[in-house]
Amino acid sequence: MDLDALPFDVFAKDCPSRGTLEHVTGRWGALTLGALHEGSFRFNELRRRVDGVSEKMLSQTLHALERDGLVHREAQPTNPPRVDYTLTPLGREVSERLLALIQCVQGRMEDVLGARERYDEVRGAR
Amino acid sequence: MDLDALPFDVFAKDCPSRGTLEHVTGRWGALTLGALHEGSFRFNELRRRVDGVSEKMLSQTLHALERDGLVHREAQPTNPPRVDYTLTPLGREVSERLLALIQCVQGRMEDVLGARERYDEVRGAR
DNA sequence: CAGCATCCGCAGTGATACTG
DNA sequence: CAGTATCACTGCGGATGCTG
Repeated sequence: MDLDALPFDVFAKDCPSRGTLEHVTGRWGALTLGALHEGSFRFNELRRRVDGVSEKMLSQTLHALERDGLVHREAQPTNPPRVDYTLTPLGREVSERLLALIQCVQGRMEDVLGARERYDEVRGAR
Repeated sequence: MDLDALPFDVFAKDCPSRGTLEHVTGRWGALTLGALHEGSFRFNELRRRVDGVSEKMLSQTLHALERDGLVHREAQPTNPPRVDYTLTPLGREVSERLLALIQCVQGRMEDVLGARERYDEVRGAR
C-alpha cells in the first residue's frame, strides 16, 4: 500500500494526523483506549485501571480523545453525578489495532529484556 | 484474551513493558519504526524521511530502539562512515502492528476532523 | 557523513486544593 | 463522584559547536 497516495501523510511534519496519532499513542492515551476496549468505565474506575495516571492527565486525555471522536462521554445529571466513558465505533477500530500492538509488545517483553542485557553488557553498562 | 494472565501487564505502573511501549509509540519512535518498515535507511536518510526530527532526538530514539532489540545498527568502518539501520525480526513484528494503527488513523482523519468541528461548535470554540 | 556534548527554555506533568 | 484551578518542577527537545 502506498502511503504517499493518501490525503494525509503522518510523515509530513505539518500533517494533522500526527496530532491524533499522538493522542492515541501517547502514554495515557494508549492505556486509556486500551482500558476502554474492555467496556464502559466511569471516571474513577478508569483512574484505578490506568495505574499511575493523575486526575488532571486523565481528564485531559479523555477530552482530547472525545474531541477526536474516539471516545463517547455520557453524563447523567444525577446526584452524585455519574459519567460513563465508552469507545465510539471509530474508537473501537483504532483501539483494536492499538491493542494488537500492546499485546505484541507485552508478549515479547522477554526478548526485549534479553536484548537489553546483551546491549548493556557489550557497552560498559549504562 | 485475558491480559491479566500475561507475565507482563502494561496497566500496572511499574511494568517494564510500559517503557518499551513508550519507545515504540512515542512521537519519534513510532515514525522511525514506520519509516524503517519500508526498508534499510542511513542516518540522514531517516532524518529526512521523518520530517521534523532533530539530530539529537533521532539518535536518542534509535539507541532506545536498538537497546530494546527492535532495530539493528550496522556500521561500516569506511571513510566517510556509513551506518545502516534496519528492523530486527522482532522489530518487524512490532512495526507491522504499529503501521496498521498508523494507517487506520491516517485513513480516518476525515472523520476525526469532522468530529472536532462538531465538538468545537457545541462548546464555544477553543 | 554520523554522530556526541552542552546549554537552556518552556511545555508537559504531577501534587494539592477547591467546586458542583 | 467528577471534575476544574493553580502552581512548582522536571525533563523533553531544539540549537549550537565539535569530533572521527
